[in-house]
Amino acid sequence: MEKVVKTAGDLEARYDCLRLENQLCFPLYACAKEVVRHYKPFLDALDLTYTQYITMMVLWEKKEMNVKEIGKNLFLDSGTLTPLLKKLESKGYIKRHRSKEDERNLIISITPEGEALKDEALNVPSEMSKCICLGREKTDQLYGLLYELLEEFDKAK
Amino acid sequence: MEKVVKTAGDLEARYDCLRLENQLCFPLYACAKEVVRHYKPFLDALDLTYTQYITMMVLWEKKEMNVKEIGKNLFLDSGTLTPLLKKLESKGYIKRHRSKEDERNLIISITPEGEALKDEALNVPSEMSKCICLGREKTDQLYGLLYELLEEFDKAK
DNA sequence: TACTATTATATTGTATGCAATCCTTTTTAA
DNA sequence: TTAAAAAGGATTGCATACAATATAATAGTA
Repeated sequence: MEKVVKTAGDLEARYDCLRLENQLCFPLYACAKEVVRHYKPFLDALDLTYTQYITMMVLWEKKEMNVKEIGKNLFLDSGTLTPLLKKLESKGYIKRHRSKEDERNLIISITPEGEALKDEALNVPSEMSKCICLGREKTDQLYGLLYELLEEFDKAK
Repeated sequence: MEKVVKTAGDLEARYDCLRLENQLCFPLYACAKEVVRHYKPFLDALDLTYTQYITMMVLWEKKEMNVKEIGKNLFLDSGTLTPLLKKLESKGYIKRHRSKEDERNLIISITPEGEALKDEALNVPSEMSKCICLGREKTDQLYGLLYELLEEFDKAK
């Protein structure tokens, strides 16, 4: 015979999937915020925000890029990057100028001041790794899983 | 004899720690944003943003909380929560009123409309898990590592 | 070659996030 | 029992994020 009357437990179970502790997204969201927050004191010393910091990071590797390329690297769009790049320019770390071959492209190039900042930033990663005391193995594991997830998202596009 | 003159390779190596691909934080930051972005279509149907959604989530579990408690659960402060809670109130999902025992506390309580929303939200987690196709085992692993990291941060406080 | 589609960036509007500060109420302590 | 400290929220200021739209330049095409 079928059970028709649901107990309180049955009703609760239906909603288990909506419990905060059963979400994968939430610890991801919370961790990301916490890590960025922990960067702040070190980045304050460089007069950079976290987003500005990772933008400088891609420019330290490749001295000239257009906005689109930077956006692809950082998963950011022009709505975020345009004002941010103007700010970095006002700080003297980058230059913005239109490409002569294709006027649509805004070329972002790093200045000597921007290059110099790289040396001041050298201690940031080591300071941060002191905050993320997860151990080498787990850190690597986490890193791998996150990039797998990112690739899944890329594939779905 | 000591090597004094540094090769280009040596110089590069010093800066390896500043490469975007060598950061743990970056995939964390990017994943979190991507996941939240994938929630959008499902949450749009409920007229909720992601932050509003997780706020409703804690209120679905515990019908009455003050702002401080909600903030502790979500890693958010009053600067974020105050306007967000006013918006949820204007949508009719919650009520805001001061505690009579301690006027400092603002009690947030869920309304019948807020409760009803829970049923409409039931399909969101399953739809989202279709997007996060990482496999059960890796998902669990990722979940575990993220909470470990969150606890590290909590300890450091 | 005009006309259309596409591409790259900029702008606008809405919603966070968080540090710093302020205001009120409550608690603590001298 | 008051003055000082602490606690809970609200406000302000700054910096993202991102969707949607606008604009200008280039590419593609009938």
